[in-house]
Amino acid sequence: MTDPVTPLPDAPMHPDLEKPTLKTIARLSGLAVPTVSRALNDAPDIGAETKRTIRRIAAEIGYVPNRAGVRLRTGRTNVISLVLSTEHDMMNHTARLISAIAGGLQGTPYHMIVTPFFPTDDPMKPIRYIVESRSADAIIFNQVQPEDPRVAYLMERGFPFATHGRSNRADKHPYADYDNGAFARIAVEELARRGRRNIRMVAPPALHTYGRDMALGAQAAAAAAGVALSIVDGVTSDSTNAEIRARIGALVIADPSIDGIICGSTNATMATVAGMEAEGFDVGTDIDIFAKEAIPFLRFFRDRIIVLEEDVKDAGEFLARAAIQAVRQPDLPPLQMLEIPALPHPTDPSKG
Amino acid sequence: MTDPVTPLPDAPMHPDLEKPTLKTIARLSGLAVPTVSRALNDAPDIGAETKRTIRRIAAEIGYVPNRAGVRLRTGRTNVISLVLSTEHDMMNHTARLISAIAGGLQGTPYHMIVTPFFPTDDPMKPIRYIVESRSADAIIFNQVQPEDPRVAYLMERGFPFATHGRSNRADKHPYADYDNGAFARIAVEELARRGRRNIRMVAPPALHTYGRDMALGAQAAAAAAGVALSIVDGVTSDSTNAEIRARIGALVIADPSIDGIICGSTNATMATVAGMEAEGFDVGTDIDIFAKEAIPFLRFFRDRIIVLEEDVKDAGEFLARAAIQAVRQPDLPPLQMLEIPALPHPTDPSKG
DNA sequence: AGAAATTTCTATATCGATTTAGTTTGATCC
DNA sequence: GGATCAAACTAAATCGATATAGAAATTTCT
Repeated sequence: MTDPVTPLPDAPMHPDLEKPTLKTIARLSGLAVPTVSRALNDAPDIGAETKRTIRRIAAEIGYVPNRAGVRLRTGRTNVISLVLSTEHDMMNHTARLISAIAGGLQGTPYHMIVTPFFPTDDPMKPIRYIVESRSADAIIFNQVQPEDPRVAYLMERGFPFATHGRSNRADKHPYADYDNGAFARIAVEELARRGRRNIRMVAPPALHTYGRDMALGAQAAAAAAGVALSIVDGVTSDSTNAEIRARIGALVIADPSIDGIICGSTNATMATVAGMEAEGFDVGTDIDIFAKEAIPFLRFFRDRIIVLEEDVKDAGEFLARAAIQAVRQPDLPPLQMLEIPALPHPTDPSKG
Repeated sequence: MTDPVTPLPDAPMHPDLEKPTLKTIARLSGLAVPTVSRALNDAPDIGAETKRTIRRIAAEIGYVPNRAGVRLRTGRTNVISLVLSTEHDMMNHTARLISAIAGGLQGTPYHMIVTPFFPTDDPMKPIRYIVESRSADAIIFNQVQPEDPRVAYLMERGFPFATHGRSNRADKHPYADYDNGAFARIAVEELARRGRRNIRMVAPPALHTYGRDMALGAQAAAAAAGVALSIVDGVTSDSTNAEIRARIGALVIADPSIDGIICGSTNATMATVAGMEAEGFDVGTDIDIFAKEAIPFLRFFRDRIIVLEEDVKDAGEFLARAAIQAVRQPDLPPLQMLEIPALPHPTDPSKG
């Protein structure tokens, strides 16, 4: 009868200052709160028309479920915990992995909580904490060992997880990995193809699966190609320039006929090149360096290093999906991804 | 088909496996749930003896408050959101910053959620999302600009935050920063002291505060020292080796008397050195390079680069504390930290 | 002693969502 | 026509913690 010229206390046109909840939608639609909840969750006992109405209202007022409410009631946290070892080549993988997993989580209700642990810490501690306090729905972790206690622990409890790198039980759990064995094989074969006969590999610790894979792959390929190969203790990022030179110097003195070196990381490569050059070797002429890295960096360093890039971004995004599937469809076979390295130009010797 | 002789996955080893809640403690102590809550929160209206009893029980059974319960009731999330730009030298700072902030959060009830955003994204988006959905108690972000809209937005709303780098309003908000102006001044002075007279600076974009500070500091110091200085557009991590050489080549052709270069990052330094060496310059002899980096890396590269290290670890730990104080004691003056760079050996020209 | 104040604890409501157990309505069936 | 059944909804309980108001026990005051 009268035009409501005066603004209503709850004018639904402008979104309230308060965050909308199921109650808000219930009030606006005249339906009960559980009905709204069930409609939004697509329960079978809610009418199609009702669902449409409720969803329209929810979208209009920008309803987003309160995480604490969901978590308290259901136990679902909508959190994926990323437990990262900062040991070894921290800079090579970590930042990109974090960024990629976060990217893979975009558009999902999952948030990513990062829990780094330090070499001195017990790797089990953060895992146990998350499982016992149920502070995440799934865990992603890296630096996997063949007999990894974290894998055993989580599988035993049926707690969803995904790993960057494989364990001995990798056939039964989600993972993303780079085929380090293939990398090593390609490296040896390429060096052999270039006429190199006396190869060293600066390998990551064999404690970890990727270090072991790399060593095994290189040894097998060297035997097949009939070239000499031996594995050198890795140079860590804590080594000083002088130490590295000494290390490389000793290597050269022990056997001056070295003509190829395989390096598993940016760090190791730079240290090795610096050392070899200090010994008077010209990289690309007297010796070939075959390297792997996760972030394109070595191209700033020397043109004539042979570099394969590991696509950590791809792995991270995959791990996000794999972890979510482990949470939501635990009965499906685990998602697994193996990046197979390949030389970009199989038979084209690039010229400097 | 197969007989079900396989034993069950696992039987509960510990009978009291349920996670303890306030109710558990209430039952064990014979007190009411709110009493237990108030005792654990050290409320003034609970007797000393009662508090002692309750705390003992809580410790014995390993009680940890349910985050969802706390969050739902109080609105406190116990989450610090780290919103990181992945623009520019991702690898230099980011991983270490994440790790350091997480370290600073150890022993606190705070978890760290990482939300990277990409150069193409609107920097305001993640900030708005967090504030509107109240999904964190505080935000830490980096890549600060002088007139940063995020700073304005958060200050306007009184939302707790801390920044890595300063804005124009830095006197009023928590931050940790490195004195890039001082770095540039020291660089110019040291190069001048070594007899360099024609200096270039490969600077980060002046859009960001740190880029601006660096440029201003260098210009002032150059004027004071009476040396020539000009600023070169930064080389990004997307530049190819060839591009960089071309860039540096053009620089040398434009003025072959260049004898000093200041670089703000590992990347820029490596690219610059590679370019200069390709032009036939010997670093440390024909030209001096003065660099800054967050992760000791350049020492693997060349001995004779002059390097100052930025302590991102310190900054990260500080930011954690600063953010927590902004949440808990918003009326205290904001915690602020400025790392002042200094040359390790003021008047000792190191020998190669 | 009786009232007032203090100390210490309890009952109840609440945050927001979901689950369980109904209830209503209308259609179906014999 | 009455019973049965399905569809579509609602009421109430619940997750775990905390805020508020109030009650019981004790002490202090006049």
